[in-house]
Amino acid sequence: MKALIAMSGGVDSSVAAWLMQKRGWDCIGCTMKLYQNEDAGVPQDHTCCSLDDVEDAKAVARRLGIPHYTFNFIDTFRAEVIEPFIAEYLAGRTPNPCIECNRNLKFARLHLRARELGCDCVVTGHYARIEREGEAWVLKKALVPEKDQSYVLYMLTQEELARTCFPLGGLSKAETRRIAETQGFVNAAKPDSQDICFVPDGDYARVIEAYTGVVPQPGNFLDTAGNVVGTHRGVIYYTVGQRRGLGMSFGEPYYVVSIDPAANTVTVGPKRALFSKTARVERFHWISGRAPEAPIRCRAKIRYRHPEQPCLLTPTPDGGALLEFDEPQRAITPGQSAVAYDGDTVLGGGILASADRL
RNA sequence: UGGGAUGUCGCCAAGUGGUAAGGCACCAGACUUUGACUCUGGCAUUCGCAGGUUCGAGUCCUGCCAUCCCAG
Repeated sequence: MKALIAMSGGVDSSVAAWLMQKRGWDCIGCTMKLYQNEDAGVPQDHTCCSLDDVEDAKAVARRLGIPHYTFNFIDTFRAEVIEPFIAEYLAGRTPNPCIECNRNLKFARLHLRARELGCDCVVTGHYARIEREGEAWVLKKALVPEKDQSYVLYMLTQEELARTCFPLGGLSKAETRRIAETQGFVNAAKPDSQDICFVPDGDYARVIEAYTGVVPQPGNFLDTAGNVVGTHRGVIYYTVGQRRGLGMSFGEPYYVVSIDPAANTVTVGPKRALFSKTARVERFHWISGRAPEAPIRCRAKIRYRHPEQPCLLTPTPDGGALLEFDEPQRAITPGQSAVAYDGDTVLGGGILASADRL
């Protein structure tokens, strides 16, 4: 059996490769070149595809004695991740580019390559598990909850799940690092990646400006009553729930409550103005492959790093879903992903479209 | 021009003779495979200005300046 290992150059995917090899798989390593890191003028280590990272991946592959290929996905990444990312921000929403990258590149695209190379499965260093239940494949949380990454995998299809392996699903980060050390991998002590990979310094707004050539237009800050209370720097600089950077003082912390790109306004308010109980979700992908007939009681999270909350999930005819939480949730943000769980099992997820304020 | 009130960090604001609270904002760090949130730390040798009283003044006195309100 042959496996295509997606190697970012980090510890996780390196150890994933080693584990697959240990299990007797014939492995091929690959690293996706997604963008010209140096173009941004901020060459940095520790992002998912700087030149150094490709070198790290190659070094590990060499050590394992497996071939390593670099796939040029720059054009695809631009069209399917960066451009939608920018469009979302311009539309006043807050995208999660990792989701689209997983959906379009890391899995869809890589599975095509895997097939071309005669591989039976695609392997990544995600902390999540795939299991067979009857005729269906199910996606489950990692065994160690602290590192669970099932949230960013909710878009996987049955076909993809059937041909994907997550060897780290049962490990803790500490165990992964220990293996990397024992194996003498160059990246054993490399910091976890963070920030958006194509925005290494965290200044995503500048990247948007650079890509579009359009300078953000300042506009009005509004309070929840509609009064003008200040001037914002441009809609792309803000996200719902954001506190820092407003530059205004109201005696209590104020947050971005909503963004209206058409009017070029940003509404701010106190914490209590951020809560909502229901939200609409678009493009809801069900792991099982099809939406249930009736509403389901389950738990859902509305952002990557957030404890899941009990709710009622109702599929809608347009391919979306309605989320009704038992308790009001803070800052449900359009553009972010909502993911539903039944215990350890991922039911599916989609993109948050709007929330009803209390 | 009379009468009243107020002037403490970017904003709000404690303090009424004993040696500058707090909140917001801001900055730094932590956390984090998205954006956020959150957490921790930092942030007025100085209280509109100038004198005076006092062992000691943001706190009392005098003058000046500024702002606000009421009169006209």
